[in-house]
Amino acid sequence: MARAVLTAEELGAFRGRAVAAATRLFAERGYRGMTLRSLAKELGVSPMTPYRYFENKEELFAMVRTAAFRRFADAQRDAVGGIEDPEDALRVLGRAYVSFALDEPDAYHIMFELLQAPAGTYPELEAEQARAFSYLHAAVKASVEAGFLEGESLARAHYLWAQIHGLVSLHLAGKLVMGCSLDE
Amino acid sequence: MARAVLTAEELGAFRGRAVAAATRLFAERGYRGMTLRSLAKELGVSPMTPYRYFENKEELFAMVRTAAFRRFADAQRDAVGGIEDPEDALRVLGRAYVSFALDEPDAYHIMFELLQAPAGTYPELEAEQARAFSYLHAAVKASVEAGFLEGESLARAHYLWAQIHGLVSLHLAGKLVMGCSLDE
DNA sequence: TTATAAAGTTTACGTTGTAAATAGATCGTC
DNA sequence: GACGATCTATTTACAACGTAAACTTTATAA
Repeated sequence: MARAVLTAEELGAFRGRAVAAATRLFAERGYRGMTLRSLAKELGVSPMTPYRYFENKEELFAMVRTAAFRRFADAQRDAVGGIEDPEDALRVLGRAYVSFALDEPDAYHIMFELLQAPAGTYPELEAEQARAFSYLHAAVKASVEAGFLEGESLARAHYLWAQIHGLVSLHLAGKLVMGCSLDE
Repeated sequence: MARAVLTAEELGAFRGRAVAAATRLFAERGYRGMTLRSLAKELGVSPMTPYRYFENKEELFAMVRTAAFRRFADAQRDAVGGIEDPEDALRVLGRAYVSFALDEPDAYHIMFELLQAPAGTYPELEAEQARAFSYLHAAVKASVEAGFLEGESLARAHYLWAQIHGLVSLHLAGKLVMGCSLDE
């Protein structure tokens, strides 16, 4: 018996390149407009090669979104790290949210593309989505407990999230006057 | 010279049936999953017949969304008609929003499917979208002028919209405790 | 009745996602 | 080094889609 190669690094390297390219292509062209053939051409490989690294187009898309949520969640975590004051935490998270959306508009766009696969299909994606939201939720919870915000914390956090998302969407669509994106 | 038939009624009737069926199919299967062949089968006509009534799939989708936004906008208009008190107006609009989402979940779902065609492609769709938002905007504006709300009215209205949308989405996804969807 | 043009169907084509067949490379063993 | 096994990658193949084009049917104006 014998075997051939494909180190974890090579596998990760190809997947990384593919996810990066696919992020842009998905954002530019939408799910339908992004074809695996075009991705393969972009990567300089044959049309079927991506299928060795991704089960199918849907899994590739899930991985692209997972990576986007992971970077976003990391940014939230890093922003809020070591801050105790709940009010400060909220402000900082909002700023980090906006910064991420402006720095990585493709990733941000893809995070909110909703071609929902049945729940449970991509647990890692769902985990990163949950984590992305968790830092804001924690800060809201702390604010409520400190008496700085009122109401049920989960709902409040969702309101805030929706509010920021609405703001950022309008901003990215160019339909918002500049300069008012950084307050609450 | 001679000509054949297709009264405005027949045309409208077919389009109406097609849009109604397509609304469900788009909501159930998403844009990709909804095929014109399946729609034709559903309507009991040959696969190419819909092409006589719709330029292509994208236009059909635009018409489906236009119809959904129109019904929604009508519901908002009817709900707020004849109410002067800004606070009442806001409450009533919120309730109408939620009712529509619960009564027509397919239509509501499709309203927020975002496969954006370049702006200006479907002016009627954009007009109904604008009208759908306009009643809330007007009520917020009145509330601000009456001193009942503060801030810039367009932005406030967007916040409110995003907030309600977030609530309703969570509710439709079954992730919200029942009974708290009717307050502000 | 008959010519005409629209309505509707059938056929055909290019593109997609992806399965299957094939070729090529790399390794353990002799 | 030669061999064969096994993994990687390409090529080929196919079904389903959107839709263009050819064709058939139908209903009226003349």
